[in-house]
Amino acid sequence: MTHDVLELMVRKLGTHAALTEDDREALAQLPYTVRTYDAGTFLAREGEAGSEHIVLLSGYTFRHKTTCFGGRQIVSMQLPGETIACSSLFFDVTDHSTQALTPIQAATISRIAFRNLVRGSATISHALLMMALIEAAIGNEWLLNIGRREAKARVAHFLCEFAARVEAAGLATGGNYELPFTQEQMGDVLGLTSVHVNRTLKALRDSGLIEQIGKRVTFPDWKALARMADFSGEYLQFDQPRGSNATR
Amino acid sequence: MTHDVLELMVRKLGTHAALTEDDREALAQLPYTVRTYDAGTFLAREGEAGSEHIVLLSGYTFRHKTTCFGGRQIVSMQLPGETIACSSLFFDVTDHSTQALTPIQAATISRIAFRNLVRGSATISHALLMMALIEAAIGNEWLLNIGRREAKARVAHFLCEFAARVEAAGLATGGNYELPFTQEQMGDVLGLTSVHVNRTLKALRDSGLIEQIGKRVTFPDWKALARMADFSGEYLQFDQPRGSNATR
DNA sequence: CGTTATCTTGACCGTCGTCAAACAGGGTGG
DNA sequence: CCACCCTGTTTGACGACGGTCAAGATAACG
Repeated sequence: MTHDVLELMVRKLGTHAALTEDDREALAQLPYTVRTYDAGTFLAREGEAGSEHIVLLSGYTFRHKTTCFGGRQIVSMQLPGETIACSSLFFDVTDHSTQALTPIQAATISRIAFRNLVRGSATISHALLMMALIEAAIGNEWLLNIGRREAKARVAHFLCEFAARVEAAGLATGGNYELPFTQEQMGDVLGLTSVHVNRTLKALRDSGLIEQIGKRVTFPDWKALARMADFSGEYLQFDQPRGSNATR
Repeated sequence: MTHDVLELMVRKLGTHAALTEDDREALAQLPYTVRTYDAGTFLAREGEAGSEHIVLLSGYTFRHKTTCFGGRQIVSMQLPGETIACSSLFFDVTDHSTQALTPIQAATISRIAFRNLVRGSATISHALLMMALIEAAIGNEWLLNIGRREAKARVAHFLCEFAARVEAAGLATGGNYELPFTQEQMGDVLGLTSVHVNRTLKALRDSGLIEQIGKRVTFPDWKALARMADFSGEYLQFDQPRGSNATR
């Protein structure tokens, strides 16, 4: 069991760069502790000093920022295997908060140890760079979504992206999955109010583009939904074969 | 002169990681060509294959994405010394377009050569990682800005950020600088229409928070502006001393 | 079974988008 | 040097999308 925990991280890194044997060994020997957290737990707070390295093992987390007037904006979300605290690993002060969306399990790795490892390995640095670039690409798509799509397409786009990521992570099949967000949280992702998210979901249901039973969502016609959402999953970079960018 | 061109890039990388002598030498020996481009020139187009590595030497560029309905969202902008094409350097297909905002000068470096260099050097990978993390932090602030601030604060925040970045790059002093954007471009940054940007700028002028003469902008009361914009430049990470993150 | 969070809906209102027209400035060519 | 054009700015009238406020209905949880 002990091995399996970090194996998830190693596999993820290996997706983005061709790890050497030394890399794998060093990663496997990192000391870590595993903990569970309730939904809503803060794993980092805006303004705090940088944190340890944390890898999500199960469940979902999200990062958010707030305005001085209390408005909250969720800026990203993490799936199992992803790094919870990459920027706070390298910066002295964290510019966003991180919270558990669902009950989660996470491994904490010493900040210093992991940092030194990254500093010393071109492949691991490179893998982190690729992960940062993909996260940035998702952030860019979110900017487009919030800035230039009206509510219906915006909500639909979010549902498409979440479905695509969940499915790619092997956490759901056939477009049937559990949506772990409250409508208020979706509003905070999409720059809308919870009331308007509610109305928009109803409109999507009425159009027959989505079906909801409790928290479960299904898409009767994925193509129609993707078309109205202007969704194309290319920016998620799922089709990058292992190490392709490093070796070609 | 030949040396000075890449020196800008080397200095920039050196800000984020402690480069070794080998790194510096390898960087200095990269073959490159320098070109000038008119304002508006596309340096990369959404959907194209990945490009060469391009470093901006003077002027400004921006990246943008579009919806299938023609809406355009600018997702980032670059100042001299910054990399124009980092993600397209590593991905097979570019998910955004890059355009010159002003007339620019840029150095083009072989994709393969630069990639191999990055792959082989932990410090250079690390420096690129830090740059990607900072760009992501800016993107996150933009998400907050577009998603959760009303037009007046949103425009003001953008003006503050641009001023801070320009000043940090040593391109202006005393809060007096030229704003290279048309109002339509500002709208595309901020998720607004050009008409509303115009009205909002007028409101800021009427409040005495900004002064405009042609394209020149000044801030009679920076603190008041920053307060109403909810702006704090911390996310820009200017205060990171050279290599501090790598060595501490 | 009671308490609390979340969802749902309606009425109303404000911010911002749309459409359109006039105006200013900079470059080009006669 | 002036007419012309093109791009960008400015302003007004109007309307729509989405926010606000509030209340009731469901669902989640101890």
